[in-house]
Amino acid sequence: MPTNRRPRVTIDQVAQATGVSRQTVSRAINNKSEIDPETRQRVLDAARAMGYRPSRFARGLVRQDLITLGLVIADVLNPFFPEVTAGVLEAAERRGWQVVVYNTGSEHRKELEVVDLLFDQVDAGVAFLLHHDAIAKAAAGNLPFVLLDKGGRAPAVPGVRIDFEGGARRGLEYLIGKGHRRIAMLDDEMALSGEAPNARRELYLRVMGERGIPVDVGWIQPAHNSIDGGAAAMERLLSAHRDVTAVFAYNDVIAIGAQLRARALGLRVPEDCAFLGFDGLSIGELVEPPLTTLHIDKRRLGEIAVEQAALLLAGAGETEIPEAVIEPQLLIRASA
Amino acid sequence: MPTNRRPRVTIDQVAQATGVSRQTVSRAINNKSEIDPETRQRVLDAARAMGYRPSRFARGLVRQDLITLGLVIADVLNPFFPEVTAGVLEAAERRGWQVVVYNTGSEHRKELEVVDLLFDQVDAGVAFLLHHDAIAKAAAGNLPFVLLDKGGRAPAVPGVRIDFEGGARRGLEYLIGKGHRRIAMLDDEMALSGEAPNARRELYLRVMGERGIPVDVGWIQPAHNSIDGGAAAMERLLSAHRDVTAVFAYNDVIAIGAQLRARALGLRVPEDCAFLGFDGLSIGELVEPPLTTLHIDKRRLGEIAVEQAALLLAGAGETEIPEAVIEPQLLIRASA
DNA sequence: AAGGTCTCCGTGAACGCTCACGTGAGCGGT
DNA sequence: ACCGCTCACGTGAGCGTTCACGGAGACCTT
Repeated sequence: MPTNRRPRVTIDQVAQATGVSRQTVSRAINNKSEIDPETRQRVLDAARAMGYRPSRFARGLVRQDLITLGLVIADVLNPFFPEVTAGVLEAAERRGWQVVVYNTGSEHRKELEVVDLLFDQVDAGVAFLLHHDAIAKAAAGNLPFVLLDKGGRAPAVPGVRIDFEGGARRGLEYLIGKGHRRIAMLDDEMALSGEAPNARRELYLRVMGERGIPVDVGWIQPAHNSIDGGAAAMERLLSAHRDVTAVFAYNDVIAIGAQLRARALGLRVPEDCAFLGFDGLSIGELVEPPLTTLHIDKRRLGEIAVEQAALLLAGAGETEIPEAVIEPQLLIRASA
Repeated sequence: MPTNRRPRVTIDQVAQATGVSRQTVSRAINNKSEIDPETRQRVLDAARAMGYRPSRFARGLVRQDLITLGLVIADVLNPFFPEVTAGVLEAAERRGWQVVVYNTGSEHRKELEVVDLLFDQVDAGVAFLLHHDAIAKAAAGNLPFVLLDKGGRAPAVPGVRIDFEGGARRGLEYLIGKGHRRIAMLDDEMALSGEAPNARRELYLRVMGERGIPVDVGWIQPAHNSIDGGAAAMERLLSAHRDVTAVFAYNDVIAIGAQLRARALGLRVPEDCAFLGFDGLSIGELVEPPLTTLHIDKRRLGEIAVEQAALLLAGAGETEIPEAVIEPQLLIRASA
C-alpha cells in the first residue's frame, strides 16, 4: 500500500533550476557567506518550491562528525526504562549525538535482530540485553558497545554494573532486622528462564541461609514483569502460604502489583505483610502505603553508559574503560 | 577529555590487506554469493582484526531505502509519552524504519532547536510541539511532518487531533450529573503560557456557562505538569476554596498529585472531593481510589501518526491526508 | 593606468560504498 | 580443438554532498 517513493530532488537540480552552481546552492542552504543575499533568497525559494532537502547520507559521508547512538531497551512501558532513557538522551544531547531507540521486549529473537540492526545503523550502542548469545554477538562485532546492567556475566564487555547483591543484601537484612522470618520472593519469570544467573534470587537464598532461616520453595514465585503479573503471583503465593510476613520482589512493578492485590484481599500493609521493591521507581510513591524499595539511580546509569560509549568511540580499548558500579540505596517509605 | 576520533577503516583498506578487490570484501561483508567460502572467511577475519565497519552513510547513499523517523516528545518521564512512543516504535518497526527520539521538555528554545535538527537528520518527523513558531517552522520546511496532538490550531499541518472538547465535555457532564456544582480546574501552567488556545479550560468555562453554574476565578489553578505540581496546586486551591466538591485536572499526572495531597490533608475521595483526570494513564490505577479519567488511546495515536508520515513520504499532498481524530473515553474507576 | 582588495561564484576532487557489468580460468561435451 | 557454461573475482560508474581551490569582475588606491 505504501505508494512508490517520490524521487529525490538533488542539489544539482536546484542549481540548474536557479541557474547557479551546486556550490552556491550549498552556500544558501547552509547559511554560509560568500553569497549575494538576493541570490540566496532566489535559491532558497526554488529549493522550497522543488521540495529539496539535503541528503543526510551524502552529508554524513563528507563531514565525519555526526554520531548516532543506538539505545536498546526492553520495554518502554516499564517506568524503569524511561528514566534510563532520560539520562541517555541528556548525555547524548550534550555531545550533540542523536539517539535511535529500539525496543526488544526481552524477546530472544528480537534481541538478536536488534543487534544486527545496530551494526548497520549506528556508531555506538548502549543496551539492555538479557540473552547470552545476543550479548556475545554484540560484543563480537567491532562496534563500540556498552551494556547497561551487565550482571556478573559478560565481564569482557564494557558496561555499568548494578550491584544487585549489595542492594538485595541491604534490603533483606532490613527486613530481617525488622523481625521478619517468613520472607517470600516474587521473581521475574524472564530472569528465571534467561541463562544469566539471577543475582537477586541467589542473594535471597544466600542471606536467608546465612541467617539460618529455612526457605520454603513455595515462597519463591515467578511473576510476569508487570503490575498484573505481580498481582497474580501474589495471589498464588497467598493461596499456598498465607503466613508470609514480608515479600521481597524482583522489582517495583511486581512489588506494586503484589501489594495492590494483597490489600484487595484484605491484608494490611505493612502490618500483615510488608513489601520491598527494587528499582526505586517514582510510581512507588503513588500506592498506599508508599513502597519501600532499593533505589537505583537510573538516570545516572544512562549517563555513565554514554560516557563509556564516548570513551570507546574515542579509541579507548575495552580494557581501559573504568569499572562503573551503581549502588542501590535502601529507600524506606512505608510498605516495609 | 574525549580523545581524538580514530580514523575510519575503509573497505579499500580491507581489500588491500586481504589482496582482493573491494567488491569481494563487499560480498563477504554482506553475505552475498559469487565468492569462495575460504576467501570470505579470510576477508571477514581481516575485517574484524582491522576493526572495519561499513559506513552507514556511504551505504545509505547508494541504497535509498533506509528510512529514519524523528520522534519529538515533551518529556520521557511523563508516562503519557512512553505509551505514544510504544505505538510509534511498533508501527515504525513494522515498516523497517528506525526511530530517533528527541526530548524537548516543552521548552521554547529546545523546540526550535529540535525542529532544526530534524531537517538534517531524518526523513520524516512526528512531534509534540507546544509553541506556535516551532510548529510553523516545522511545517514550512519540506520534510514530511506530522503533529501528534494538533489542537484546533495549525489546521494546515497534517496530524492527529485529540478531541479534547468532546472529552472534556463528557467528563464535566458526568461530574455535573453526579450533582457536583463547585468544580475546580487544575490547569497546566505551560498550556497557560503557550500561545495555543487551551481546549480543556475553554470547554470547562463553556460547559459551566451552559449549565448556568457560576465559576469562581479562584477555582482555576495553574499547576506544574508533575505529581508535585498537582499536589502544590491542590494545596493552594484548598487553602482558598475548601468547599470545592470536584476537581477536573488538565491530565492524570496533575490529578494524581492533587488527589494524593487532598487525602494527605484529610479529605475523603470521592466523598469530600471527587477527582477527574485526563489521559487514562495506567498509573491511575495505582492510587487509592483508582483515578477516574478520560482515556486516550495513546498507542493508537502513535500508530496513526506513523501511518500519516508514511503517506506523506509516499508522496501524498498534505491535503490528501485523512483527518484523524482520537476520541477520549470516560473511564470510570473510583475517584469520581 | 597599474596594482590590490573584496565580493561573488564555479570546478574538480573526495567521502565509502554498491550495482551492473566484464573477464579469465576451469571443465565437460561433441 | 572448439564451444559453452559456471564460478570467482575485478572495474568503472555513480549515489549527493562539501571542501579547497581558482577566477572574473567591481571598486578602490596610488
